[in-house]
Amino acid sequence: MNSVNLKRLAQELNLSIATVSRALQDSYEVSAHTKERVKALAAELNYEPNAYASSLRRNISKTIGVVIPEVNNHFFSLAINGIEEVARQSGYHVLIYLTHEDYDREVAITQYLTGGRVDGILMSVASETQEFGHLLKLQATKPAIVFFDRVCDSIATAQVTTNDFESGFQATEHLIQAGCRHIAHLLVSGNLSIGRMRMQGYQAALQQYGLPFDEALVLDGNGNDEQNTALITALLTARPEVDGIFASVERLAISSYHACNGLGRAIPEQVKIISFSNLGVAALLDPALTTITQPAYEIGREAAKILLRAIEKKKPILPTQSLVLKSELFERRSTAK
Amino acid sequence: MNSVNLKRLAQELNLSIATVSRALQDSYEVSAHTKERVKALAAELNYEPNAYASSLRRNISKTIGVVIPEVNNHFFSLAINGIEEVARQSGYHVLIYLTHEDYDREVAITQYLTGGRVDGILMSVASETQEFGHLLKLQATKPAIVFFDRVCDSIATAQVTTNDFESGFQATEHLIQAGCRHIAHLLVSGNLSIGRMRMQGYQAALQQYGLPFDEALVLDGNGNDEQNTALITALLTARPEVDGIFASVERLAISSYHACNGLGRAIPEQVKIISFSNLGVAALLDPALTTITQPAYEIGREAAKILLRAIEKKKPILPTQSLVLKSELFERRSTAK
DNA sequence: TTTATCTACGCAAACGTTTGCAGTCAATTG
DNA sequence: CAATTGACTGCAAACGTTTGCGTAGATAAA
Repeated sequence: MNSVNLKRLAQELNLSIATVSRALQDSYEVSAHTKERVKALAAELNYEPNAYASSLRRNISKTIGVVIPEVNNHFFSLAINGIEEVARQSGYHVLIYLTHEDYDREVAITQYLTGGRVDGILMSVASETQEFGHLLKLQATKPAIVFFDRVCDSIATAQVTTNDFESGFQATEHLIQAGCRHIAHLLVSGNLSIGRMRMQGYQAALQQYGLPFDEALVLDGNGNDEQNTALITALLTARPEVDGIFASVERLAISSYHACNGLGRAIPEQVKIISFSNLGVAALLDPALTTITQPAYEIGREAAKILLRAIEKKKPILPTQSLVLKSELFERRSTAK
Repeated sequence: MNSVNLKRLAQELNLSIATVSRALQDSYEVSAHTKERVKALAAELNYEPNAYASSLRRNISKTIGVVIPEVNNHFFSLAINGIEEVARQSGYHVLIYLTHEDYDREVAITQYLTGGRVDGILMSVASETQEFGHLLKLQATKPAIVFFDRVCDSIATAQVTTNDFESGFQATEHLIQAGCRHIAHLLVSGNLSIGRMRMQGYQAALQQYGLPFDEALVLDGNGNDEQNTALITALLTARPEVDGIFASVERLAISSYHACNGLGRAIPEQVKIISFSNLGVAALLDPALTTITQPAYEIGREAAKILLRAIEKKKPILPTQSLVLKSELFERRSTAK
């Protein structure tokens, strides 16, 4: 154990603990001379304040929690980058919790977080989550919450999202203009607002171009890639007329590639694919994948900024602080005519 | 602020704080009846112990810190998955710190961590790091440390690594057997042991097959993808005879693809590429990338297990607990004859 | 009965920090 | 000279939890 604490410094300098504490905080109540002495010794002994004592006393932890479904996903890892960047600049620490899309884990995690461990929370809801009681409970306690991407509308707070309806529309329209007439929609979060928005965009585009909406062409995936590939294979087999796939999540696009390869369906000649994705190597795939790319890094940054600003000003976060960023469509060979 | 604390519970139940605390810990000193009453009220009021008070008193934080260069990298994100998995099972929380391969950030982070914020640390050293004074300082304070992948040999503790020398040899041999005679080696951590091991494997293979070692064919990359692509392009232009690339890091393989595409060099006909990588879509690239794949998830799990075991038993971690896992070579079209 | 043992609970200190308040000493003012 | 001010510093409480020790009452043993 590290026993370099204020008491130790105070003893060695023949000062009181209070003065040492104030000196290290550059309080105006301490003479320049004393400050120097204190700081010199602190540096020499490599003093680092005990975070827990400080947090306990000040009721501030300088820590934020990030609750996300998974980290092995380009969207979330880029978002974490943005979050960590902002947090570090403001001297905040980042606790990471993964739900693995599992509702029970999400509940357990939010329960932990009511313990005052964090000053604020950035969260992207698990796809399985359908009830929000745990989030309401969480909000009832101290920490401020900002949702990003997978938001929860039942909680009155700020959200950072992208223009999902438009993007869903745009993606579908892109496939239609490339000649697709039987477009499947693969998603993973049908019960979350983000999933609904994209789905509505998909439906709106179909309607605008006079194509029927066929519920059987909507596939609900999960976190298991093998299962997803099997589901997609089954769909393509059952409905051989499918000539376009709009994937709402990166992993479903990958599974679609595998399914098409397995069935010998040529991309883009027989099936065109477009997907929400932050895959850096999308352009190097065979064929290069057309993507709707969300500004993941910026989303992380902006969400963290809103959160930290609220924490520092001790003001509640208002829904009016919500932000909607724009995704971008990158046309590549997987949707070529 | 959440004011449901032991005091509150004690008052409502007409018990002392001590008894309430003990009841919640299932202490044998409390009657079954009282335990029930306490737990019932705790559940009703959604009591969650204050983590900071508890940590301060017990000098245990139930938190580990993970210090890695970046998260937007399949190796590290898979490793985090493994770490988080093990930590969660044991009731530990995970603080994430990113160095962005920057030495100064690494120093600042290790300084934070001397403050007793964490019980243990899992670390993969930044490629820039050449001095280890900050790590020695860190080790002098409480927290246990386990290194994984990018290890530091100067610190006496356990490491979880892969068979890097063998893999470097194997990768190079694979290229030679595929017909390459002028093999470039791209790396990012030449001054770290991991980089040296792979490099030695590379050199050993060259020697065994009677090929000369040409220092000009060794390229030291960094964290900037555009710069790396430019460097590789320059190398391929200056040395048009290069017919094989052995990349020590995923991002350098990606940059190699871009460089080759830019120069119109055909993969694998003119240049064959093999890389250390955990890229899930390696098989879907154009052409599919031959990889040496490290068991990233297991590395994370094993490192976390060693760390947590040591923390729980309060025993120091010995270098003899180090683990070497095996990487696997996946042959794909990027190295086809 | 006395003594010992056991059960169930409370008192109070301790963890290391922050901070309101009070105090000391010297310098300044009336 | 007394009174006031201001610059520094110290005392001690507080944050919420854990835990060594003490104790009251009950039961068992002597």
